[in-house]
Amino acid sequence: MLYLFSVRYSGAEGRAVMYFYDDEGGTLRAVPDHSGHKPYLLTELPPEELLEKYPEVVRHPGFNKLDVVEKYDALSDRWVKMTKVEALDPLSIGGSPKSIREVLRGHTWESKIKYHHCYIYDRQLIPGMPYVLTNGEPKPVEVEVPESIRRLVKSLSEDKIQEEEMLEWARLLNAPIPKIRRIAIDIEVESEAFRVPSPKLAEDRVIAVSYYSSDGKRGVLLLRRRSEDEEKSINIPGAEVRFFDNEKDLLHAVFTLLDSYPVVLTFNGDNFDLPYLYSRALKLGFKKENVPIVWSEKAEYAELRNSIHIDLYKFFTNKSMKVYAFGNKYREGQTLDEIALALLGKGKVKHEDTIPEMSYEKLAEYSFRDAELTYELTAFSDDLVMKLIILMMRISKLPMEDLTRHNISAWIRNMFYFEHRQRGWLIPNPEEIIQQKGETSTKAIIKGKKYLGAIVIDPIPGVYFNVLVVDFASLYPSVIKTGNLSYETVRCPHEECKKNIVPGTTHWVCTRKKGMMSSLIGILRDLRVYVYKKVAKESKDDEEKQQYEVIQSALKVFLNASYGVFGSEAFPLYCPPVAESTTALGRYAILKTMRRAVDLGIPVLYGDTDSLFLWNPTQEQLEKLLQSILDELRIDLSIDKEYKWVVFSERKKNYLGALKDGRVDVKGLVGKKRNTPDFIKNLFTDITSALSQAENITSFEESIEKIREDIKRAIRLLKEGEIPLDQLAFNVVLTKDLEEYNKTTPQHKKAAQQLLMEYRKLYGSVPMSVTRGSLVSYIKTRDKQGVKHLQLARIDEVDVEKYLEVMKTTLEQVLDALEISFDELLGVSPIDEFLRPQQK
DNA sequence: ACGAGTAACGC
DNA sequence: GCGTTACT
Repeated sequence: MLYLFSVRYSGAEGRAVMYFYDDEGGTLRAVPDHSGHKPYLLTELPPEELLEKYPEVVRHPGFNKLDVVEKYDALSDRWVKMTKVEALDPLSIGGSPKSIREVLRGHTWESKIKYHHCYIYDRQLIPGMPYVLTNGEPKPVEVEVPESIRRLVKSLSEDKIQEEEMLEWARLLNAPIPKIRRIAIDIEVESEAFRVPSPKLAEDRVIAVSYYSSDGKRGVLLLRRRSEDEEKSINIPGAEVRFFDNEKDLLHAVFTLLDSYPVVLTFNGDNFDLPYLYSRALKLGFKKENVPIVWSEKAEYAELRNSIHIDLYKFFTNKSMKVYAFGNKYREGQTLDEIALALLGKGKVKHEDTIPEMSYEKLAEYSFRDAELTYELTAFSDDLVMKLIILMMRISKLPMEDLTRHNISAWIRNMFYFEHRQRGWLIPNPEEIIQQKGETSTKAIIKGKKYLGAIVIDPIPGVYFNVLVVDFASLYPSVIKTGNLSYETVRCPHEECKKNIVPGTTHWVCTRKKGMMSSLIGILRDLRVYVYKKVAKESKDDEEKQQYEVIQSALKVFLNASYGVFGSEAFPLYCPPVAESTTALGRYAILKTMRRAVDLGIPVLYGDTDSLFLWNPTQEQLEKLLQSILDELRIDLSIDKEYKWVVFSERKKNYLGALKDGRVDVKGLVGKKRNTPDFIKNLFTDITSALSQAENITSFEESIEKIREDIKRAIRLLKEGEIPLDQLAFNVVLTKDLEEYNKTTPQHKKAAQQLLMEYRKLYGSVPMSVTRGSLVSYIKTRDKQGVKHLQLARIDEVDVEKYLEVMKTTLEQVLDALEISFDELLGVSPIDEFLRPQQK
């Protein structure tokens, strides 16, 4: 079968070219689009007026023709006549200052036509979906939806139309996912130490290129630079090593490889590997047509002429991917080493020599590992990431190159735009939404925020046994669905709807029409919660089970961001009242549930946004609560967690609990935060795990003796200087570049500056980058600065006193709540004992 | 270039 | 009291 992966505009052919992946041959097929569909803009100016006011439009060399079309304007709830201005190619429509869009500025509706996507939309071809070619025309492959899913869909939908809509989504999600033949590439260049090679100038030789493919082609291409003796001993397990006398031949071999795979994977290939190969090749005298890389300085990404290039650096630094798909397992997600260690448990090859100094063998090993890791990032868990990409292409309707390079707001934007075009709706201009629906009616608690957010209920401090946590599964998508929230339905133009107020706001919601966002997000939510999670759990077939798992997690990525985008100015359907109404309905739901629980006699200990902590409810009380909330709010409340015990302090978002299955759950406490020194973090973990053994109040007492010993030992080691420096380091991320800290000088900035200064002294230049996103490790010291970068500090400079204080405040977060005094715990306070002589 | 709310700490 | 970070 053929799977649509991408569509590009070909200037040479004057039309779009569709790229299909043929899963039988494992090849990419370019199919020219002969449908006659052209990119277009819409304007409310009637044709005569347009011709009169903007005669240059029809004289534009890219102009094709004018048409009148009927479109639904959701903001005014009317069908309107629009003039469709068609162009011969995407470039004449948007982008350049001389484009038709610029000429018509202020009149265009479809202001975001970019690249080629309009071709796909009008043809209703969906990226990632299977097709067959009939006389060169792609026809969708019929997708069978299993009976079990059909039944679930039927039971969920309110009417026939909605059932059909849901089934359409089910076909999209259930369509087969191809195994993708692909190759990962990594290059090394001969640059001097501490100089970042420029991909534009490409001054240094390419000395190694590694590749690692899905069909077993794996190896390293090396440039011969010194005596041949070294060559004989090279053995890299799993890799074929080839030497080239001449760089040009090496590049030629690389280009042949690139050309023979439908998908090429790199890590940072957009900014380094591919532009470098491109510039280097031209520099060595290659003709452009013999280089399969398409690149220019202002290009957004490096494209390959005959394949799809995925830059995994861009994909894995995408916040949604980090947070939702991988549970935030890696933090900055900046380096291949870090991401690979987190997801694969294997990092880059460590090395001491610089790249040009390395032996052939070391260089090959180092480079090959990079290619291997790059490939493995897409291959682990049975090609999980490739499958996720295909599914998210289908949901967002974005081609593979675009999906992997853009953030969630672009995915959701594209999903909604597609829906507009499908239904014959106009895509509203951002300014019009703001103009008609701009205002908010609530006041945010946090300074600088636009509207009121979630509720956090004050915890009741103490230790509680048998605590049950109930939560709303995806609360915000649920209230968007049940509240009929959408940019066109909130503050709609109908007089009779103004009575239908969103509690806690001055907004009203349409009672006549179903909102697009509401219906789409509702369908995706129901499919995830009631269909795919369920069939994934019940499926006996491993492969099928995995596909359902991938589907539900792909849906999760979209649902989790579906509320946030409406509160973001960068989102073109930005609509503050929608975002504000969402949190308002969320607050309404949680407060209502809390009141109901109290009425039923269940003590509520704590709650945050979408969850409530209930103290020892009876089965009957619980069932009543869940049922009455489902009946009344039409949002299902379910049991999330069960604790043997939970400890609350007076602080919100701070608690410690032991789950029924024996795990400990620590939220928000400093002892868990990643900037806390490992030494304290480890001690904290020891204490919480000792506590987790406790089944009742008396066994708490027994744990305390062990805790006492742990703390005493830690203090002794600290005083004796036995704790290694790295265990004492605070680890804090620079969220801005150094120069931007102009209001204050935080400690991590100080430490970063010290390090840079030291390197300048040693090398005259700065070898590493200390920029936005870097993690800075520092030690608290006794000198005037009070802080030293980990790499510059000595063990005898450690400010033991400060560390004891940090230790105390950190541990007290747990001990306080248990009514254990840190000092008392230690009997004669070793801290005082230690501090006294020092203070004199 | 997805939201708001909370805590802690240094300046 | 504000700025910054990490967390929910």
